[in-house]
Amino acid sequence: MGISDLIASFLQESLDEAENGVLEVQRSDLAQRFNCVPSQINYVMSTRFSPERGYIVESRRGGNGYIRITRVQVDRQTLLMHVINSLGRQMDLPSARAILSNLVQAGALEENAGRAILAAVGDKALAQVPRESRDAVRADILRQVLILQV
Amino acid sequence: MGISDLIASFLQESLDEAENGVLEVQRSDLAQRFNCVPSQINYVMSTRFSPERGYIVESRRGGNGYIRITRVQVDRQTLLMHVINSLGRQMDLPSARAILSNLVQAGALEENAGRAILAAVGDKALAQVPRESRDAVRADILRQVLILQV
DNA sequence: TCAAATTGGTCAAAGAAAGTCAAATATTAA
DNA sequence: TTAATATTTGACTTTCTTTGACCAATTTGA
Repeated sequence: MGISDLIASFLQESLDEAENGVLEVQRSDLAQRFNCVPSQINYVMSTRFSPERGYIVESRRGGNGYIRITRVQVDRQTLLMHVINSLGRQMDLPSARAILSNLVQAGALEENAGRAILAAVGDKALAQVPRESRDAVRADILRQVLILQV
Repeated sequence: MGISDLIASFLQESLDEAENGVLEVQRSDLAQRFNCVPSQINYVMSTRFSPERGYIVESRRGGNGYIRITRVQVDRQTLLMHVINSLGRQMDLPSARAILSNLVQAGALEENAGRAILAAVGDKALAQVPRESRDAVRADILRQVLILQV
């Protein structure tokens, strides 16, 4: 495990023990504890505690500054509807991959299901669909499948 | 035996000894051990550890990157492979429904996954695919999804 | 008030894996 | 033998992580 992973799992555990799913840390403290540069903490925040992954990160600078991590519990249905409504009429494969991966991350979709859906909208599956309409068909499939998951 | 075969059997054995049928390796390590170029590892993965053969391969790049090989359950696999092999090049919706329902019945597919797949090959999802090719596309999607479920 | 001290933020470069693709070889089947 | 298929190799690409120089916001205290 790299340092970023170590820091992330340390924070995860701290969050588990925290009161309301809220954790406050100090950037320089953390950096010292893990013997890394402070900016690495920012890296961990943006890659491991992003809103897509179900966290809100707030902070304040200056004396008694802090970084506050809040775990949000968006319910599955809300999240799914949010995603469905945000789907356009076209969807390229990388975007589909990102969306599905986010849903799995957020626990709104089982990993198996996520993989299956990805296969369903993959290039092999849509090989016979003309390129011009492939992105549109992909969007349709994704929408129908997600609607059913709600 | 060529190098690819050597690497493959080494990984097979390591998998046998591994905890949950999950093995993590580093591409460059492996390449060094077998004195080959790193990209050969990718070749081995795609030819010997494909989903069709009952493996799922995940990976991560960058520092502390890895390649993770997961072996999937065998009897379930047998059933699925059986079904996959029996799939023709065309598939109408009722047939798809029947096949999926059977797989769910047999416990080879979670109910959720079954429903999702059915939605993916349904008429709404494929509305933009010309009628003439719809059954063929349906067969492709079904095949790809089921292969991944193995 | 306002400058110094105390925090955290940004960004880009360097480093560390893994991925892709196509050319060159080797092997197999007809 | 020859054509098809499978393997090997390496140059180039993409992604993820680590590090550090410089920037911005708050608080403190003279």
